[in-house]
Amino acid sequence: MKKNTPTDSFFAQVYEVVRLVPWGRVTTYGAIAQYLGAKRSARMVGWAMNQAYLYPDVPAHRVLNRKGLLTGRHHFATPTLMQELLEQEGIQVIDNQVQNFETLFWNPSQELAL
DNA sequence: TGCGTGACCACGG
DNA sequence: CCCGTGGCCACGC
Repeated sequence: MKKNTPTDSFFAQVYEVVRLVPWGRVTTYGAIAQYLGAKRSARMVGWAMNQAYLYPDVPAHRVLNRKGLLTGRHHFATPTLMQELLEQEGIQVIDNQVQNFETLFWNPSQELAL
């Protein structure tokens, strides 16, 4: 069992945003952190993703670093799974870099703008 | 209790 | 673009 900490809500918000990432699109740790009003806590988003495997509806493979690199691939079941999942969505990945990243980038602060 | 680490990022040079 | 620095904070030892 996980203990209840104040940051659990932050984690929950992260998962909620990631669930909203459309098929075939990608976002970044920083964008999520910024959307949640804590761009300084982008690392916490990364840590949240580390626990994301506990949440089946969270497409962690759509979350990249700010350059569009698959920095989290080693934390998947296999090192190639993240890339394979992206390619299944029609996203081209070369050398851990998502091609056409700026076009595929889904910014919650913009797409979910109030 | 304290310290090092990390799926990160912004900023200055 | 690269590099160094500071900040964030949960977690493991």
